[in-house]
Amino acid sequence: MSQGELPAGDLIHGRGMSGAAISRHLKVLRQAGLIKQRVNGPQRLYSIQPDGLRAIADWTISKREFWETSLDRLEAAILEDEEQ
Amino acid sequence: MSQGELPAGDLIHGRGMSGAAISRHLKVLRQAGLIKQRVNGPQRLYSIQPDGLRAIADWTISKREFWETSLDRLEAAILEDEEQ
DNA sequence: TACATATTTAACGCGGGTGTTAAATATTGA
DNA sequence: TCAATATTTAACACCCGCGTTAAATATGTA
Repeated sequence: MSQGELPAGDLIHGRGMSGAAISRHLKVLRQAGLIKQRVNGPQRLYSIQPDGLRAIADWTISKREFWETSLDRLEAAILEDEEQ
Repeated sequence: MSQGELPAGDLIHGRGMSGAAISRHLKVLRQAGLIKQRVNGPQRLYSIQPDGLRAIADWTISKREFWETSLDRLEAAILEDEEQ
């Protein structure tokens, strides 16, 4: 789906899962604002909603400093512990 | 428990959970090699098993580079997307 | 030996996530 | 209007994590 619109059917085939299950996953993603649905005849075309993903990405990056300092502390604690 | 041995009873009180539940959590941690049990009379004294935690810490730190390059790529992708 | 205390185990229940099948719905074309 | 196709929804079931209560177990002491 990252390359553009895809009908739900394409997402179903070759995934070893029923259409119903896929459809519910898509519904969750849609409600979360991560994908967009467009109607084309009897098909539903799905595509990524960049804004939704960007929100996640922004949040993740905003935590970057937190992770890095956490890892720093962790590494320091290990070194200190090994000295004993 | 990070300050030393603690009898299971001390871990139960003030936690709004039954002793049985705590006991099972301790069991899982013990089986995972994260804590150590010592018998003292009718009590079981629990303490942290540094090696177990270190294994987790080492693993986490070993993933540091992965996370950082992932975040770099993510940030780059966002900037690129915003330019359009 | 029998009891009191500390802890664990057994049996059970609940809620959430996720799969299935069968029925419902939407849309297009004959 | 009816049938065919694409997709969704409803109803159900399963498994897992985690909590509870009640019974079992271990240990020290009278």
